Amino acid sequence: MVSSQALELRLAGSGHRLTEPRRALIGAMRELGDHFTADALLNATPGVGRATVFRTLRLLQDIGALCQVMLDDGASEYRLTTGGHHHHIVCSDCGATNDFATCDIQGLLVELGRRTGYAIEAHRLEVYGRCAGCQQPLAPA
Amino acid sequence: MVSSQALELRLAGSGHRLTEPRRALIGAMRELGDHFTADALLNATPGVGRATVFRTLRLLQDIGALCQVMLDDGASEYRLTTGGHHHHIVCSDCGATNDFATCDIQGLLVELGRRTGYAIEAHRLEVYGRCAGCQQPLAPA
DNA sequence: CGCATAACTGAGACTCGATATCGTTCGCTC
DNA sequence: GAGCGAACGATATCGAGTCTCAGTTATGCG
Repeated sequence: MVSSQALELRLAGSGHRLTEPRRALIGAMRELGDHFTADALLNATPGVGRATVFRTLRLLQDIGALCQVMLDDGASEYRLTTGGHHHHIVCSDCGATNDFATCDIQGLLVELGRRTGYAIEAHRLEVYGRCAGCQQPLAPA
Repeated sequence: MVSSQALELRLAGSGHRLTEPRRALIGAMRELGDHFTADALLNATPGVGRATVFRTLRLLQDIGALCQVMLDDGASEYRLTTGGHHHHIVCSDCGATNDFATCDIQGLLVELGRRTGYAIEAHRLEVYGRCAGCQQPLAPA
């Protein structure tokens, strides 16, 4: 988990102000754990306006400190990240989310580009399954 | 492109009624081309109620005749499909969408499952780029 | 320090895709 | 052609996210 301080430095360092609402939001995000919805964040920061919450979410995404996770039902959650290209693996039971950076699909993408004639620029990959913890309780019939 | 008749048979065959609105929607979808938004479909079928449009979209998804394409900006479009597991490659210029079924990432998924302890159940992969047609006009500086 | 100012904020209206409700209608089977 | 349950349309509602704009505040400079 990224420290609040690191995030705040990152904000300041990229030419943004370090305001009280932003501090509160960063704190709340860390308390909410490794994934949270915009709504949960709204509820966790009662004094902060709706617009500010979404503005800050977008801002953190812009500086690469936050990413959006697409769930299997199409809903989306947010997640603090240390940045860089990565994908998500999400537990369909408890919602736990992990990043993985290994992106061994370059071969597939190149081949795909050759076959379709597309100049491939980006991709999005989300993986769903049941995490180690959620597999145990289901084992016995 | 799937024929309207095939779609209608598929509906009837899966225990659903073949109603006038559904026929209209299926026709409109085919006219709208290889990808369309819910809104375009609404506009293309003036006599059909809003709820029915979305109900039918969901119904067709349930029987595997329609899939949702996630665009790179997070918006989503619909697309008739012949079914089966596949992914999308979307032109970020003109929006043209193609399916591809080659899913050479099983190796990656297995390895990922081993490393994370997840029992992997599903995945979603969308690829973005510029299609052959859209690359030409941009070539000259 | 103290001030100027541009960045930021909050309240709330609004957008847009999608869903819920519910009384009415219509496909389908017999 | 009658019955009935699935499907329909109108409309209210939802939920995530955006926009506006007057008021506030962090920050850099003197």
